This record gives sequence, structure tokens and C-alpha cells, in this order.
Amino acid sequence: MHEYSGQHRILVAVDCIIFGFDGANVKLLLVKRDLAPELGKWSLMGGFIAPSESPEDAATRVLEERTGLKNVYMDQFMVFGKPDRDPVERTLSVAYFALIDIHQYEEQLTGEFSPEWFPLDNMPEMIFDHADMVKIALKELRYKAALHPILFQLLPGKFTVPQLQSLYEGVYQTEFDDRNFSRKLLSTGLLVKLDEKDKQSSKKGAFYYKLDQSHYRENFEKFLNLVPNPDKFF
Amino acid sequence: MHEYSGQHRILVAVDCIIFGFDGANVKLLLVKRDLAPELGKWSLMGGFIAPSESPEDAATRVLEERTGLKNVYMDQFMVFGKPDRDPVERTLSVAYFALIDIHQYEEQLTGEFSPEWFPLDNMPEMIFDHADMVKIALKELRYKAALHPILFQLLPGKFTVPQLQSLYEGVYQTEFDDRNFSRKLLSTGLLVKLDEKDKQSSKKGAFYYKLDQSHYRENFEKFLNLVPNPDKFF
DNA sequence: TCAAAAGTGTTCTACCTACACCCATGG
DNA sequence: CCATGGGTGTAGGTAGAACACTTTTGA
Repeated sequence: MHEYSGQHRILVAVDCIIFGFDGANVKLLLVKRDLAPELGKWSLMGGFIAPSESPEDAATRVLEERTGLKNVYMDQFMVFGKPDRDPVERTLSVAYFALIDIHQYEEQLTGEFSPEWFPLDNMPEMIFDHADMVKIALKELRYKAALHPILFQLLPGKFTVPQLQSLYEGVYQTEFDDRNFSRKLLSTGLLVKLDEKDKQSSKKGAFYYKLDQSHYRENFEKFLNLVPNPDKFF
Repeated sequence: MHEYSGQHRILVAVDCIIFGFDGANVKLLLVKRDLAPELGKWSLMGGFIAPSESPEDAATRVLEERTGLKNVYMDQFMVFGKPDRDPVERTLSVAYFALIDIHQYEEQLTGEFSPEWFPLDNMPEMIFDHADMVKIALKELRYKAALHPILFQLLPGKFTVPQLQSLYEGVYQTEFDDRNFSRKLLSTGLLVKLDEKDKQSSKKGAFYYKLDQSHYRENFEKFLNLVPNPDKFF
């Protein structure tokens, strides 16, 4: 026996909701679609799953092909599968959100289909159900980030506490008390203080920190509470 | 244009990890596989997605066909997609966990392929990667149940606080302090006290409660804390 | 009247929150 | 020398954890 008979096979794609943070705003990386129909319209980065690939493999490949980035934090969060979501042909989409350090992302040669960053509050119209996917991805991001230290993935290797705070404020669209935030954050034991200071944003300068990688991995599943009353955001 | 050319289409199934609670143990409902290969071996309840169905539709249909149950709480939690997970033909599986009131489930006529309940600590050997799926489903169940009141779905319409506690203890395989548990539980405002008592398990008798449905729905997203130190279970 | 389970009460502690205040420094 | 942002300190409140005790009633 080499296949199940009488069954219906479906095209399966992966789509990546790619989050970045430029220091002030949380942004999403979109591309112009390079296929008909809807050619040239904004779209998530996606691609079909090849015969030898798992969905994870495909998502990793798509991300690398389009951005040049490897070892990116990704989370499979939902399958979108309404029969008519793609007007061309039934296509299932396995959706991932990805968190990248926006500065690692090298501007691709700006061709007609080059990717572009959009702030969350100013997204362009998108193909198919991609706007729904973004909405749900953001919700998932907020949910997961309220409990686990994933937002570090959006920052460079060294960062300051105030930077991290504005990242959290960007993700949750609120302001947090600086003093409580930094105390909670430092008490997690996740950070290692460096000697260097960032003098960009203040005269006093803020110390850089880096992640304590082993502590990070060991405590990843632990619930954190960097976000006060997180459930109000869902 | 009626389809994307040159792409590889994949068979897509849904599989349901069906949890039940008999008052003492958390159990899973398995069936004997009715297809070659591995015919007769234990398997999750599953089926292929039909052309007109979304994955949710398919999971709902499979569950109803096999158990007769409608309106069951289900959560899509992961796609399993390693290219070789099904030896017959590449098959993607969208996995759902389902929570049913075990007493609602009417024993099907006990044919050769009739479903059977297995306690979590005594599962039979299963086909393909179904054991992995169960493991991850249990983890997801514990994760979600630590934060949201989903375990009510495993109990009948009326239930006592001690019953609910042994359910939680079954899911997390620990014991909780009775006094703290009931106080926390009642303070959620999720329960409505009934006049009737359950006299089965004690002489004094324990009051029955039912869910306050509107409160349940409104507060579903809120984080609860019925499980002390939940992260130690992940 | 006693055993067994249900249910209420109390204290201790830890953490979260909301503040006020000092620090460092570039202009 | 002062404005600006960085960082630390402190007091009050709340909620969770650990514990003791009373209540009910069938046998």
C-alpha cells in the first residue's frame, strides 16, 4: 500500500508573522505578493511546504530565503483552514510568529517586491485572511510574552532596561511604572549586567545587560509577571 | 486560474485527544484503527479533512461520528507534520484536545473497533506518533487549565467542590490543600450553589454547584490561580 | 458517640503597587 | 547648575500558603 485511496489532498502553506522593534514601535515585516492573483498586494511571508519538509522546516526556510536570517525564534500558533480562504485553490496555512532583532535584518535590495516594515497601528490592506492572522498572532504574542521572556528575542544582544521597558510598552500599548518594571526584571535573574553604558537616550546613561543564556533556557517555562494585570490585554 | 501549479498537495487529517474524568482518574478515549496498516492497533480518534470542511469542522464531525457528542469543548493545539510520520503516505495532522463529560458518553455497541477509556498512567501502545501527541496534549491541557477554567468541561452540569478538586488533582497528579482550593474556587464567582447535596462520598454531604455560564464566558480569558505553582508541572 | 468528610477562620509571608527620592551628566 | 532620564528605597495592601478548628450525619 502506497497511499490512502479516495482522499482529498490539500495544498499546505506556512505563513510567518514577523515582529520587529525599532526602539519605539513594534512592527511587522510584509512583502508584496509575487503571484497572481492579488499580485503586488501586501502579504505575510509565506510559502508552500515541500515534499521533504515539516512545517517547521518550511517556515525556517521561508524566513531565511526572504530575510537571510537563521536561528530565529518562532512559534507555531494556529492553522488557518477555511476551505475558501484562498480564492485560487484550497490552501491550508500553518501560521508562525517570528521575533527578530530588526537591526539584524539587512535591507534587501529594494526591488519591486522588497519587504517593508509596518507599525501595528498603520497596517496596509493585506491579501486573503492575513489581517486576521496578524490579529491573532498579536494576541498570541501578548499572551505568551506576559508569561515567558520571549520579547528579548526582539532586541540586540545587549540592551538596557529602559529599552526593554519601551518594548513591553509597545507590545501592550500601555505604560508601566519604570521603578517596578526594572526591579521585577532584575529580580528574575535573567540578566547579566555589562560594564558598558548606553549614552544615546540620556545624559546619565543606562547600563547594558545581556541575557544569561543558561538561566534563560532553564527558566523559560516559569511564569513571569513583568506585565501587571496581563489578562486585561486579551 | 484555478490552481497553483507545480505544487505538492498533502493529505491532512485531524486527530482528537479526548479527555474524560471518571471521578478518580483522568482518562483518554482511544479506538482501534480500522485501516491497514496497523489495523486493530490503538489510535486516537481521527479522520481526513473533506473538501468542504475546515479543520474545526472535521474535528467536530469525527467526534460526533465516533462518540455521538455535540458541542464539545475543543482546542486546536498543534500541527504534526514530519514528512514520515505516517508510513503509508505523507499526512499532516491537526491535533485537538477535547474535554467531555465521561457520563455523557454512551458506551457504543461493543464491536471489534469500539472505543475504550485508558487512564493516563496505563496507556497502550499506539500507532505512529500518537503517543507524542498525547504527551503534548496533556502538557497543553495542564498549561491551559492552570490559567483558565476549562476543566469544568469534564464534569457533569452539577458537581461538588471536592469532586472538582479531585479532578484538578488527577490532572496535575498532586494533592492540593482542600481549604485553600475551595476558598479560591468560590471566590472566582464562577459557581452557583444549588440546594441539593451529594451524599455519595460523605455523611455530611457536599453541596452541588453549577457553572454561572455568563460569568464563565465573560471571565474565561482572565488568569486564575487554582493551581499553586503551576509552572512546576510543565 | 465516633469517624470521616465538608466547610470556615486565622496568621504569616511574599510580592505587587504606588509612591518619593537620589544619582549622574551633558549642555 | 539644572533638566533629563536612570536607578534605589519604602510603606501599604492583597493574595497565596500553611495551619486549626467546627459542623454534619450515618453507622
